[in-house]
Amino acid sequence: MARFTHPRLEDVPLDLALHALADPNRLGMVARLAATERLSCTDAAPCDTIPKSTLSNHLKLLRAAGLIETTQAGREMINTLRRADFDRRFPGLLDAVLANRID
Amino acid sequence: MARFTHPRLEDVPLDLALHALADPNRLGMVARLAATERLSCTDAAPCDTIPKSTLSNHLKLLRAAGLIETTQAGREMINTLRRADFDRRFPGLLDAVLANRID
DNA sequence: TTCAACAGTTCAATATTCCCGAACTATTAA
DNA sequence: TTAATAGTTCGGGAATATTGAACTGTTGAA
Repeated sequence: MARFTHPRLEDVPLDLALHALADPNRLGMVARLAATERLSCTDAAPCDTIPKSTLSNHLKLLRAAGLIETTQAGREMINTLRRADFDRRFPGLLDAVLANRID
Repeated sequence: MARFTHPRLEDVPLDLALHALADPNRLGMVARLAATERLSCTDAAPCDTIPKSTLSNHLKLLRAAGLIETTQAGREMINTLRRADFDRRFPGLLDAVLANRID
């Protein structure tokens, strides 16, 4: 099946990073990955009503923004937060966003 | 002419704030306002090729996100950053974003 | 007083992006 | 093999964004 492409963080513009975070579903997934590390796509889902095609697209966008890495493990895709990479590229940003979540 | 509505920051969700910042034109305007304080719409513009209707819409969105305040002064609309309000609502967020601008 | 120029908004049409059902691919277990 | 599982990709409709054109309100000049 598809193998995933992960950008170098230098190539990720701030706009894209912010855009990826500017959505409650994606933000929820990032928060979950920040807490749990290593989640399959369905486990990373923000709720169990979201269609899987939508979920897949959200995860693709998070990948493109350099926020997550996805690797295949059997028939699951395992997602992890690229926190170190992301923090090096955008110091303090993810912390600030996550700290301000939970409304 | 139109008088502007400014939301209470408690009513601004994080998603909206991030969405407002997740655009190079708007981010440029915010950065300019962070540096200059009190700019007319045209002076706040990120470049001189952007259509004024587009500019007006961007500013409307920044208002809705609680990022700027707009008041009328003669035939100009004067925009200022609502930094204190925004920082109280989303501590550290704007700093982190502005610090990571300039690619 | 007009009148024209200016600063910006609003409207409506087009262009772009997003969402999600349906079809598909790949892996595993039976 | 086959069926179930885990997820991707595709395509069309829904939602957003962009922008030219028309409009509102303000000011300065004739």
